Amino acid sequence: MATIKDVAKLAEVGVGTVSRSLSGNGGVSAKAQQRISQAMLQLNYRPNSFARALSTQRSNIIGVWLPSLSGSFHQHILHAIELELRRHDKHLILANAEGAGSNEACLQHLDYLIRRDCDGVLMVCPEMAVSDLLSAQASYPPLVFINHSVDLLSAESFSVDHYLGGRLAAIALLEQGHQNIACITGRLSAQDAQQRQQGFVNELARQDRPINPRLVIEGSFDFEECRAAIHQLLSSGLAFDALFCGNDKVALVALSMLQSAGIKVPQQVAVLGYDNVDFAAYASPPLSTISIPIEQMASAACRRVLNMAYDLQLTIPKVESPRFIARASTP
Amino acid sequence: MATIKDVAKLAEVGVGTVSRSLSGNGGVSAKAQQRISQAMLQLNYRPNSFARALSTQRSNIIGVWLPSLSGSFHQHILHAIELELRRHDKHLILANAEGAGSNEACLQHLDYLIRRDCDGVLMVCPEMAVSDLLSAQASYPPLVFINHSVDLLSAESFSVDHYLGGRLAAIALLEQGHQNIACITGRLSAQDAQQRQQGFVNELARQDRPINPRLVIEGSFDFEECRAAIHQLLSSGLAFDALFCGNDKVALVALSMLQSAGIKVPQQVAVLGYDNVDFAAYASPPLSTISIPIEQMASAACRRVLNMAYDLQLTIPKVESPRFIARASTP
DNA sequence: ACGCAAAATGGAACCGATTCCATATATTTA
DNA sequence: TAAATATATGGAATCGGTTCCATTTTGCGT
Repeated sequence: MATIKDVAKLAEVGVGTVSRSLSGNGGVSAKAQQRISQAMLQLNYRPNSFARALSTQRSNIIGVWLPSLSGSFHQHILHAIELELRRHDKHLILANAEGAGSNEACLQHLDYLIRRDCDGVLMVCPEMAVSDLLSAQASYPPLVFINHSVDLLSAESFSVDHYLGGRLAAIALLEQGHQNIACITGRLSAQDAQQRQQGFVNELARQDRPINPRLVIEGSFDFEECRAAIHQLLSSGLAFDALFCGNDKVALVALSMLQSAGIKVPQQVAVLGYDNVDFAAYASPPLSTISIPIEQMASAACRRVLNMAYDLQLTIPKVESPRFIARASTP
Repeated sequence: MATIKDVAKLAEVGVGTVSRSLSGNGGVSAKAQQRISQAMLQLNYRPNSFARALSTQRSNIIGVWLPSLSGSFHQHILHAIELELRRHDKHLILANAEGAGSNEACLQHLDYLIRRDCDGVLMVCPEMAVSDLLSAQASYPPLVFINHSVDLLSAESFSVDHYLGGRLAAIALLEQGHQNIACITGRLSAQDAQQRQQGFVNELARQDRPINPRLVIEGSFDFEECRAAIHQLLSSGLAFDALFCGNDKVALVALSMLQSAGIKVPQQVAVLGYDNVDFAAYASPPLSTISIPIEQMASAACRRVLNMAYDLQLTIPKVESPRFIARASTP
């Protein structure tokens, strides 16, 4: 592999001149430029990214920490980040913390990224302790949180108003006149699931239609666990005519299980999801849901970390509010 | 940030000794080791990955090139790769070529990875020209292909027997006694879609039940396009009692559209998918499908690239054959 | 206690870029 | 045309590791 010295020699200039030509920010005469470009082409020169990183103390790599690679939610986040990073010619190193149950395990995965000398890190960490996030923030390179609001780090947290999302779900179901509303939440140790659950329950209470606590089941976004949660609800013998699910995945499973049990959706039970994943529109019946601006949130976070890591001034879009999407799974 | 020199000074040893202690492969006395560890701890030392990469000419980074980040197929591949790489303490740089239509655009994305000096690259490139793959193979670091068999590079291609997958679909539907079988394929410019299509059609012909060409529609895995393909089939007026779809996504959309059109599944039309994604089991009705060992294929490819890039001898698992999974969407 | 092989050690040279500085060349101004 | 200024240039020092080699220390056998 040709080095900058080879180029300099062939072009009959000094390495400094080649370097300046490369970075484009110094004075290089047209003749020199010409000869250098020629030489680079001829040698098929490609600058060595490590030498550059070592010298500039900048890797142009952003680390991305995800709690899982399953499900459209994280997929959309990753997609948005990748797009934004490539736009700025940065690279993306991925860490998937799937299976890392404990806080320490999570931090280890973070360390895995840090070891690579990322210029910044984006984290989607619904269940980590705030104290750990704070100390990570303090001792590491720019760290930005996605789908998590850390009060003390509001400038570095990008989330969606899940509380409002929960309220919107309640409002939509109440408007449709349902009497017995059930709810399967996500894991309540996750901030987002918690918030939307609160919004939902509080809005019902506010409208004097408090939810029956026995109709609230804490689920999770794992297939088996959410199956179990739905089963629990179905076998409880309690009547309900609407079901709000913690996310679309749960809702789709619910749709399937309700119908297998001979229950008509939406005639007997209305089902409402959350997230508005791609599949929601193509479920049978198409799933009503609360749409949230996942990619917008991820882009905003990504631009924030770019600003911090590279002293840029990218404008950071406001993250929009959740919206109710009416489809056939609710009447 | 502390450097190896700082550690050496504090531990009162030479940098060489620290380096050896770090790599663990040289002779370092217990005393020295002790003092060095102590110093590292005290300085919170973390080796600089670029300096190391520069010196060893090895980045410990593997690039992963995906044609898209949507859909479980690529998600599972990424997941399997990430797992395998972390197991060997390598890092993963991601390039998503979504939207890169042309071959050149795809190669540009490959270049984006190469610029980062990956030690090897994994590519999922269903639609790239073989000649380009070959020349890329020749001029770049170890390059391994996933879900694509390149005849001239069989040791570097890891795929699934999609031809057999297609045949299994035909066999299953014929056994169930269907008379008019329809088929919505993926984009036939993609090798895998092509192969399974061929297997399907050939097996039908072999059993003297050749498919009606008008019941074969080339679709794609994009939501809108596959919607259009299904619509085309439904509005053709042609009768059919079974539908084989190019993947589960298409099948799920088909399920939804058929049922919306008042067609009972599986009583009037049986629906068969391909891939066995998570959701398949939770569709309404649960989707029969052909299961393929996605993660196994990805792991195998990943281990191959690790072997090539780092002179390892990891055993490479055989990639299993597709299997028919019977669920409620077929009788 | 002595000699010798083996183990441990320090440090220079190197990896391939960037950047700064002193020098050389070109351009403008009086 | 000379002086003053602006622009271009080469090369050394630097980033933080690894590795090789010459030298010192250690451990062992007699």
